[in-house]
Amino acid sequence: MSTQTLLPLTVIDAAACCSPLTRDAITAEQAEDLARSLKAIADPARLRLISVIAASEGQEACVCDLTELLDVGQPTVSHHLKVLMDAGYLTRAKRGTWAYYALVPGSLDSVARLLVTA
Amino acid sequence: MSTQTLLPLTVIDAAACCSPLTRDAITAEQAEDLARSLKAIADPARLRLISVIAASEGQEACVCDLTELLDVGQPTVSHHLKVLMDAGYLTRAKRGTWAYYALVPGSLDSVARLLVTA
DNA sequence: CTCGTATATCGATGTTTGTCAATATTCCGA
DNA sequence: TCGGAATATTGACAAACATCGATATACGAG
Repeated sequence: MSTQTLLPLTVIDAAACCSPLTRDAITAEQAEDLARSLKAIADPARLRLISVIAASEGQEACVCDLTELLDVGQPTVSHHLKVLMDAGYLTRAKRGTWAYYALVPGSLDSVARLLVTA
Repeated sequence: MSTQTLLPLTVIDAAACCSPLTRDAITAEQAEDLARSLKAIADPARLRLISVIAASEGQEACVCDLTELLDVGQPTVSHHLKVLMDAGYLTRAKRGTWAYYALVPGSLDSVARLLVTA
């Protein structure tokens, strides 16, 4: 298991590595890292969360708005947001009672770049 | 549930839709489709399979070579290849006793394009 | 036709994961 | 200070999943 599971830079780190998926065969460790990044967004609820946040102005949204859009309970939304934060896609800013999640700029592009055929 | 789970064009279809993830909020159905495509590649073994196949000449590889590279059993390799085929990333060509899996051109790029920030 | 090889399928199993209900925590307003 | 609202955490549970062993299928060689 990789040691950087909980670090907020997982995605960026994965992109920092140089070999696109389709040029050379990747190592087992690289595969685990990329799989972790992909698994974090390979969920309908989390994709919708990312989408709503990314489409908001400032690429930032309040949890109170997000819970209304999804058809899952509030604890589940909170859980998904945590998964996306741990994977490095989102950051959280607490303003008063409200929590605002923002898209980490370039995080989606980093993982997308790894998939593109050279 | 979408009706196109088993069709070999799932990924291409997903890319044919026009809204990048980050421009407008995606629908629940779009999220399910994209999640299905991502889930298929969100696995270390499957990423290594794709990587080895894509790095081979003609972007094609024999199962006999793939089983040696992965550290899982032959039935597991066969299962992963089937998952990738059902998701539209690979095609299979049987030549004699051997089976050759090839990368569907553009399939990875299609899903990658959906993630890129507009 | 028979045997061995390559690949796929089946059934079972242990683990991961998405979800919820209940509860805890944090913060603002009265 | 007290109560309520917003969010996070915990524990539990069912469904999905990755893996394996055993077996089935398909094919070429002899």
